[in-house]
Amino acid sequence: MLMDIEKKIAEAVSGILLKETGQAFPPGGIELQKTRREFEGDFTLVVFPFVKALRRSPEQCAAFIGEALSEQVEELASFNVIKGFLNLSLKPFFWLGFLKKEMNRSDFGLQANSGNARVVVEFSSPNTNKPLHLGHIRNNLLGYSVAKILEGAGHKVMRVNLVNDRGIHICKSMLAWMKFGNGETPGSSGKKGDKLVGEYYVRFEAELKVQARDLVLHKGLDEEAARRQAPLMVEAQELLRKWEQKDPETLSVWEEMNGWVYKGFDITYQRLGVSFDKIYYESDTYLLGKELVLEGLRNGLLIKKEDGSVWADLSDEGLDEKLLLRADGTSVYMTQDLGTAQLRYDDFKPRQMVYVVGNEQNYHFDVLQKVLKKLGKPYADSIYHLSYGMVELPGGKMKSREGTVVDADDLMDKMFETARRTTEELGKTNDFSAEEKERLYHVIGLGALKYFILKVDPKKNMLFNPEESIDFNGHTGPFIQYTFARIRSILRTAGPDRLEAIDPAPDPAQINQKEIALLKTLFAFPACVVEAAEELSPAKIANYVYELCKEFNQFYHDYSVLNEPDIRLSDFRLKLAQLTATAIGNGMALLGIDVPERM
RNA sequence: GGUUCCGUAGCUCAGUUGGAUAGAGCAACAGCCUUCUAAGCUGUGGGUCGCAGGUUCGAAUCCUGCCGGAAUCACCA
Repeated sequence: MLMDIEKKIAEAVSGILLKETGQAFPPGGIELQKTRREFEGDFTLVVFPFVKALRRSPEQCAAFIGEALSEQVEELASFNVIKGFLNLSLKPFFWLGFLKKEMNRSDFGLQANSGNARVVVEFSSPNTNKPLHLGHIRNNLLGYSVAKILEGAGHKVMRVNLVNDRGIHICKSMLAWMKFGNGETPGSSGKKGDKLVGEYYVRFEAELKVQARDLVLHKGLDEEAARRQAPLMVEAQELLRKWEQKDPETLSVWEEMNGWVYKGFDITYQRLGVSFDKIYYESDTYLLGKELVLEGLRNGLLIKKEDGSVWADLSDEGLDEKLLLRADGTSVYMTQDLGTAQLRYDDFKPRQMVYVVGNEQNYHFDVLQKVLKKLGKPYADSIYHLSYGMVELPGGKMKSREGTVVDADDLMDKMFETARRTTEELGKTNDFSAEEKERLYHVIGLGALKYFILKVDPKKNMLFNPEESIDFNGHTGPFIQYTFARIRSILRTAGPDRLEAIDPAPDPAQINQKEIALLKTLFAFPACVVEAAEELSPAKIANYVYELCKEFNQFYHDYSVLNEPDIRLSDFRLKLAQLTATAIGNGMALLGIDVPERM
């Protein structure tokens, strides 16, 4: 996204080229980039694309365009040419104007709400048979941040959560509880509800393993068959049937246990700082989609096999045939997802439907989209699978069977504890009340965790080493929070009265390179937000904010804001610091990370 | 085996609609606090951008092949 001044330059270049060569170079195609640090200038025009049309050497082209631009663009102070690169420097006046325009906006960098078309972001979507773990944390943080970023770019967003509250895996934990639970409840044992239910799921698998091994040993079955035929599994299947037939007793156990899980999840969600606008339950939606499929069949878009099963033929799309209804007329997972897509479309009429789901389901979403397209659904193209990579441990994938799963609550506790230890060692907040301290540790601990996860490109697998834990120095959340707190300290000292009264008017000649560099970085923030929204990439924001903080810390190190004797300079720096704090705060908010006043 | 994604410094990651001498952090080493918060700043060392071709004035970035890793390819969800 080009900001005004960049657009202006691009248009001027376009005009110059048209006049000189008679050829049209549309402004949109003219590439203006940030000048690299080691060269003098603010923006750089690469002139290689025009050398043929201009019929002179790259250096001459650059000089020619530079001359012409100087006459047309009043903001331009000077230019220099290195090889085929035209480096343009803007007048300090321009940067000062930018500061004055934005400095008092608390929503700096965020776009005003545009239009009514909504974006639906689905994320989290947990199973109700296990507590949340590190993988879910990545999912939740990504989803929540993407929603924030979309809002920041001016979209209306609905956050939805589709809870997987039914199915054979739920029946497993129910059955284990019914058999071995002795009426244990979160109240009776003091366990968190999701943890308690998770224990019975594990218990089921353990008992099943024993039974299956027995069948392998004594009946000579292979492992798969043994698992399927083991009495516990048969019972679980039976329980699922009873659930589907709405057996009152089964439903009541199901409701009770799910209720425990939801209470547990609520605590975890709240600590993690995520929330939803709407929660769907699979028990309400799992029968959807069948009508859609039958309609497609009537319209000749799908095929029916001799046994009565219904399929989508995707062979012309490079995929196989895909089953949508079994011979007995029952649904499969895909059928259900077709139905929920339709439901979501009917509910919100969104312009885009984003699904935050791990990359192990890439194929599934590919098929989902292609089937919807085949069915002629207009919203097929608005489906976007935000596919993210797995979180791996040093020993490889997390495996519940090997007990290497990193529990979400435990991890957060660990982060809070590290934050407490580090903060106490530094001893800067000894005057805080116990409550303030507690809040600070949460802000810092969560900041470290969230930033660690969000700074990585979503689609990449990432490594998490619980032993080394997460750093609080360098390219981290706390580093950014610290920078913010430092600025806030300055602004507090200056006081709101002075801050509000300032109309910065420094001698342009006295504005130094660090200040210009900081202004340039700030200038890039709004475009960064728009870009992050287009790419659905919190990592973009995360890396930008880090860049900004580094820039500020250099400035902070070299120059004093409040002790600057020249009051006009001091005022200018104060507003510069203020805008920086706003950008940091807004950027971190887009990541779902809080920033502390002091730390 | 088919498909998709990934491979950048010892480690974790940026940089990819093609642009200048490939950047940060961690780790190692050396400096900087009587001055707005040292969770900071500065410096040193560290790279055949998996490999080989190709396209181009120009390739970490695009194309092809190969190597390595991950995911997926169920009348499971």
